[in-house]
Amino acid sequence: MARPREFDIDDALENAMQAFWSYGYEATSMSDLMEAMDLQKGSIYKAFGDKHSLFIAALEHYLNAVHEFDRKILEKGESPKKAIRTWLNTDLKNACSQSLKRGCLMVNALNERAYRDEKVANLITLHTARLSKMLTKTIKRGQELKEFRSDINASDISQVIIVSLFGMLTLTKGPMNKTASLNNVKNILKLIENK
Amino acid sequence: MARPREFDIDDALENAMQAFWSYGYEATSMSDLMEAMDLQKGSIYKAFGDKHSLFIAALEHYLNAVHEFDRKILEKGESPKKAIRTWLNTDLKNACSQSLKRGCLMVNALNERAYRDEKVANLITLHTARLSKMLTKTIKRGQELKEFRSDINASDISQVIIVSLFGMLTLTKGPMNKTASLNNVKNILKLIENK
DNA sequence: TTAATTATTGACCGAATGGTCTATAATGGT
DNA sequence: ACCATTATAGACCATTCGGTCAATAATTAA
Repeated sequence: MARPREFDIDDALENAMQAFWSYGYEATSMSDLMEAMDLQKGSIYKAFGDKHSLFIAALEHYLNAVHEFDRKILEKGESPKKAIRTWLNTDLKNACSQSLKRGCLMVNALNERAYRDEKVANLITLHTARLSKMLTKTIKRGQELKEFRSDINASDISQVIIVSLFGMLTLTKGPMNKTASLNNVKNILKLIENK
Repeated sequence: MARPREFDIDDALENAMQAFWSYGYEATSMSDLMEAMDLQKGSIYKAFGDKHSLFIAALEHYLNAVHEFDRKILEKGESPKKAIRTWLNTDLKNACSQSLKRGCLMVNALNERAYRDEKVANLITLHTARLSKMLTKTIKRGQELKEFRSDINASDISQVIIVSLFGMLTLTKGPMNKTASLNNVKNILKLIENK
């Protein structure tokens, strides 16, 4: 019918996401994106609209991937405690072994954009709620198995874990290294374990 | 000897800090700063050098104020547990009652700048270490008074608290409100208390 | 082969960016 | 009163920003 697109739109989105992840929304210019996506400006605008829409699409892309990853680990049949440990450790190992200390795109977007960008705020609120629900389930299972203490609500515990994870992901962009964050995970698990 | 400066340099710095706090480094333009500081561009450059130097000065100004605040609360003679509760609650109440959800300037700077700005990274590393030391002391006191559990190092507990605080300050820029964060503080304290 | 449709390219746009510089104003020492 | 010195004001600068558009290319249906 007409001339077909020459590039894979998912690859392009993935590349845009990597760029935004590395440098944030404002600091990633259209020329940065052109280079990262290996596309001319016109093609980007035709395929994705403006810079902001592209960012939203990239963030959604990221959140979906992260959610899939979280789900796979947290809903595994094995010990909830082991699942949570693996989940946290993997996240932090990933964050710490990047050559650029770029943390987590969601936490970055939360910091830079959420308070003045309704779409970003909504995406993050949704994702956080989804994660919280999943994590609460895992912790509830752990409480039933006597792996976790039961004098605090599963959902309250899950909040503490989420908050700690976000804090660690932030701190890995600065003074906190892999050793320190893994040590932290160990202690958080000790705090919530059943004695 | 020569024409004296017409403005108070500390007031100007305070105003610059407020602007950077609200919108971050990149998104605060020189014209924003001119308005916030009520100064012409020339005066700003003469007094502070360039935008980056001004940001560093503003961040130092903020960190000094925060440290003084932390010290006053954490080194108080009363119960360490109460001190930490008051400290966390005050921080979070402050963060949550601003009309703009702008979190904490240090956490913001950590997220936006630390990984590509050595001076910012150094300031934050120093401040975090200083806070960690102070908090560890307070917790050690609390352990001696049997307020806190002793099966985990005071310094390890302090790390968990710092990480949680950073996470909460980040989350208050998005989905987390005052009620939720105060509830979180309650649970964190319960996790570390002696039983 | 042609017509219709859509993709790609890169020149181009106004606005905003951080930063400089010159003319002028204000001060205190002599 | 004058001079040396520093502060202020704001015009000005090159560069970069996000975004648009017209010319050209590539495709399929007819």
